[in-house]
Amino acid sequence: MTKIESGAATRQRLLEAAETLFAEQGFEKVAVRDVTEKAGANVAAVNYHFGSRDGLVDKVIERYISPVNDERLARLDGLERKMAGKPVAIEEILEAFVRPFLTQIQRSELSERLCFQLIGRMLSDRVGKMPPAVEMQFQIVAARFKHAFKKALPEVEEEDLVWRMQFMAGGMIHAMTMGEMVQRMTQGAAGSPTMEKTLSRLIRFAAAGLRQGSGGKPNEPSNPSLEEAEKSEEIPQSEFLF
Amino acid sequence: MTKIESGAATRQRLLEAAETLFAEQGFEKVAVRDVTEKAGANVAAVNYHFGSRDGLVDKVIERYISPVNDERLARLDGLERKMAGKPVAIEEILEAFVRPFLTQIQRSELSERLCFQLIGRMLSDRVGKMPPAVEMQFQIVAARFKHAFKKALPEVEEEDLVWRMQFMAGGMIHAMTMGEMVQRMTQGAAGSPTMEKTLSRLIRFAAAGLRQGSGGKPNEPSNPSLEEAEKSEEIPQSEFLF
DNA sequence: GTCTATAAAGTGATAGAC
DNA sequence: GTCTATCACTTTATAGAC
Repeated sequence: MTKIESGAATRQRLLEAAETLFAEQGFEKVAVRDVTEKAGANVAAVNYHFGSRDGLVDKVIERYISPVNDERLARLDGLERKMAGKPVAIEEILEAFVRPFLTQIQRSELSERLCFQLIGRMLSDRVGKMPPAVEMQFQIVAARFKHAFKKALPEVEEEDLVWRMQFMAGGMIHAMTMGEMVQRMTQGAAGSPTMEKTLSRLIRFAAAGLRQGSGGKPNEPSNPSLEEAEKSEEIPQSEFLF
Repeated sequence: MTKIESGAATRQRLLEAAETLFAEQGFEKVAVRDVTEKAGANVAAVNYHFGSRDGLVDKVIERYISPVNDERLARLDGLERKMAGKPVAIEEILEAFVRPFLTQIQRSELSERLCFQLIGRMLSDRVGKMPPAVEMQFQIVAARFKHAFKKALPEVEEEDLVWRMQFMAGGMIHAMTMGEMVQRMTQGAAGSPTMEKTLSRLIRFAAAGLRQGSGGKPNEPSNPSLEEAEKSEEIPQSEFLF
């Protein structure tokens, strides 16, 4: 009993210790010994359970990012099914893109603050170093969301759209990394309702930026009578959107 | 001659080597030995010229960021003088905020790509670890630009405004960090005109996001008849805006 | 699955000769 | 101002006992 449970429990404790330390100090600075010590495990435990330090880092990233990307795709699926070929509203696409991070934060054992910081670090420090499976997920997410935005904003040139999506993603990442600071900057008082408010602020900001220059009313795509639900998907060569 | 020149030249070579390596690998990963080796200097040179590894990091940051913040403030000064108490257009405030980075990139010996990456890393990896002088500069910049935006957008609540400014800054930082990737993503062909185009895309995106919800015509502040050029400046307790 | 012991390489920093 | 030599650690990773 102790043996079997301890095996799984040690792995779990290592992951949780690593998450906290990575959130606080970044992925580069934390030593394997720091993790094992905090987890109350032996120095060799990381290498036994994850093969190497990098293996541990990859697992931590995967545990945090994969569910987010899954939920993003599921939400977008739902929206597109609901609209039955008609463009999805920009605000709804944005919510499908960003809210999964809040879900992950609630699911996480980490405090809201640390969780934001951890995800922020993943998205800014680990560009180009994501585990292969996650890398592939991101490419699918980028392609699917670009497709959705394109449909909602048919008059925006592709290159413009890609940049606007990047600005949006940057705002999101920065808000996660700096969220705590910004909160201290404005009122000090915080809590969970703040998170919802920040999400809606981000969505409104990005929606305006994405839509900028387009005609049409705020919530209606400017060319709703566009029917080509499943044309040839473009071949995504290499797309990134965090 | 060789002696005196070599003294200054070594310092310079160390800084330039460090800039390249930090841009490529990040501030944490580069060893003092890597820097001295690349600079063709002795292992002890960093400690002699900069006191410690941290001293070198601080100098690199200072050399890159201080001129940017100086130019930001000078540009904003110019705009406000020109408007003689009337609000400055949002697009102009944004340009004063972002363009100094392009100036710095032209001034730098580094390639455009590496320079972007270096600045991007400073702004995302080094939050809270800026050298004190630079930290103070950022607080002044944040306060001054907030003041300007507030004046241009009097109907936007302060807390809203602060978040929108953060989203804007995030978009900017992300664009710098990911610029190369995005360019490869869209066309491959790049060059200097691309930089100008990206700047104008960012400004248009952020302007729409900042202005969102406000009445008034695109370029006119909605309440231009507001005259209180120099009220009591608010006391900036602790503001951050990269 | 967990432990100790240890290898093998790397780290920042400095004393002291030149 | 530059150099060598070296200190005092810390790093990841592994072999082998339990």
